[in-house]
Amino acid sequence: MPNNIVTYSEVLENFKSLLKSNGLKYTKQRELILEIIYNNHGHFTPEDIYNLIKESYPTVKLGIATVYRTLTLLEDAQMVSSISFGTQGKKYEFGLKDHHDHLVCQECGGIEEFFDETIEKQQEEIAKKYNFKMTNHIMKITGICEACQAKQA
Amino acid sequence: MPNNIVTYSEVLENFKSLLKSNGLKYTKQRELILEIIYNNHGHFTPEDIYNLIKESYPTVKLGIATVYRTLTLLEDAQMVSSISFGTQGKKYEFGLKDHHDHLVCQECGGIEEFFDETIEKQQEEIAKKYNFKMTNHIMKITGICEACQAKQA
DNA sequence: CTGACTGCAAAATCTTTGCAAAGAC
DNA sequence: GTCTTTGCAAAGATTTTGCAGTCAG
Repeated sequence: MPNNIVTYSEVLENFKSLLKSNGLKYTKQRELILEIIYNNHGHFTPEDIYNLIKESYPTVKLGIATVYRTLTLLEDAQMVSSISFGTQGKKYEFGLKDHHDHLVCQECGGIEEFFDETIEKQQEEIAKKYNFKMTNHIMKITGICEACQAKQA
Repeated sequence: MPNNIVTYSEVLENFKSLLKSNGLKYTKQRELILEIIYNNHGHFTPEDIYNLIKESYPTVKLGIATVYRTLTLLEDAQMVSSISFGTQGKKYEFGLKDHHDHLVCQECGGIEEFFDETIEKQQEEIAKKYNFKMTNHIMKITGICEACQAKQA
């Protein structure tokens, strides 16, 4: 079964076990952050997530620091992954999807995902060639997406 | 002639023309920043560059802001290029080298460069497939370098 | 209860900006 | 001289941390 059709309840159980096995606590804030990321498959800044939760659950108390702390936690557990935009911060996305890379539009900021077997294999070859123990790899193609090209024309 | 054996005087002339044609001025600070990057083929943070200049030319007045401003200028002119480390800032390197990607060691922070024809071609294929007008692409393999693996053993 | 978690505000990083003085042409 | 550039310090933007109160188990 591909990872990307894991249901939210499975994800949540997974998260709860993770917390328990590390002596951490299950809180409303942590759950909401995970839920927002799961239910809005997309790419969000910590602030986006903070605002979405404030909007959707106005009664819940939440500080931006908690969002950052939880995202770090979730990233360590590989339940979310991030893509960096230099000075402009990071965007997070649900992490239990199949591995993929990104096409980022410099005009609209939109992100498309892709997976390419050739590139994946070649990365392993390169790591091997340099005796590098690869733990992660990112590939980001920057450019102008189809829609923005049309706008410019 | 490959780009990577361009001499410093060629680079400097190139830079001077660039400045002139944009109504900008040739200053000692700008020259030193370019020179440091050219003569120390490596990857530097703005602060590294600032400190290197302060050390090598203690009498020259220089502010960190000028380093940032000049790096932006040089990057726009594609005379330097940068590699981002998220919250930990960026590192800059001389930009008139042949295109290459990076292997970054998470232990020592060291950077090795590589070039892979297969990956380059494949990136173009992907851009084409998604009707994406590619302007840039980065690929960064993170892991543990040979030396650091040895240290751990 | 106990220790982890939270929000808040302050601090830390990295980078940019406003401005008066200095410098290039 | 004119207009750009500079250094400085202050401001920005993003992220992290210290801490006292709160909450999960």
